[in-house]
Amino acid sequence: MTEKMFKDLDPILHSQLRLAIISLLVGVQEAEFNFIKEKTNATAGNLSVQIQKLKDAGYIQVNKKFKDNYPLTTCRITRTGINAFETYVKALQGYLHVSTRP
Amino acid sequence: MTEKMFKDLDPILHSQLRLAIISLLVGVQEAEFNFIKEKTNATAGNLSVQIQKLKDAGYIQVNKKFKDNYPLTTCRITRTGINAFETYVKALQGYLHVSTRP
DNA sequence: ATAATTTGGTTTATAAAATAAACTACTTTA
DNA sequence: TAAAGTAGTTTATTTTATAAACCAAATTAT
Repeated sequence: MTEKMFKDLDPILHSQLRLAIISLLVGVQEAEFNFIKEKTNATAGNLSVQIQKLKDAGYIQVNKKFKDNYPLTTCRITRTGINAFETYVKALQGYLHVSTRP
Repeated sequence: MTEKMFKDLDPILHSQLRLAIISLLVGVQEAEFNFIKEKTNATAGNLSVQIQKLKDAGYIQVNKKFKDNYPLTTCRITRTGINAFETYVKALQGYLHVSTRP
């Protein structure tokens, strides 16, 4: 049985902003909305929508609280999110390493 | 001057099917429509559209001729396309190699 | 001969995604 | 107390991706 050449890419992760968010979260314990916003150069509106999608997919946890009188949203990646990221990276490699393909 | 953490990903290439097409073409001299269709599992309609976009972007050359009485479309990647692919891969790596990021 | 099927696509219509603009709900400062 | 700032969310618009329908010609079956 022959291997599939191009594995499907998780559409949740195959998005520049969502991938950047997950990529950031993989490296840290937790990140604030504005930290992510600055690192990714996203607009607040776009970021809000994409965080919601990652949450709906179960890839991140979102915590809303108040800090110094202001609302504060923090995110952390879930085990599901980590697994999805790893799977995505492996799938993607099938598209990138052309010269080393059998 | 600090490096940008997440470089923009070329939207022409950040599409599963178009990336698969380019990935295929990088490895070969030339490929027929149906060869690409089979390798990528794309529908003919979708493939037709995405080939047109890659052509419009100057990433591939499209040649239409007849073979054994039937129309035959072949594609080959251009230098521009190769450069774009290499740039895309490098940019993408900034999103993937989390643990090795400074 | 001609009707049905197949080949090799393109075009058009629909669904989904990404993004920007506008808005909400406060808080702080002038 | 009015204006400006913080921290987001919601809605509307644009762009993409995809599927479905279509086209033109060739082949095969009747």
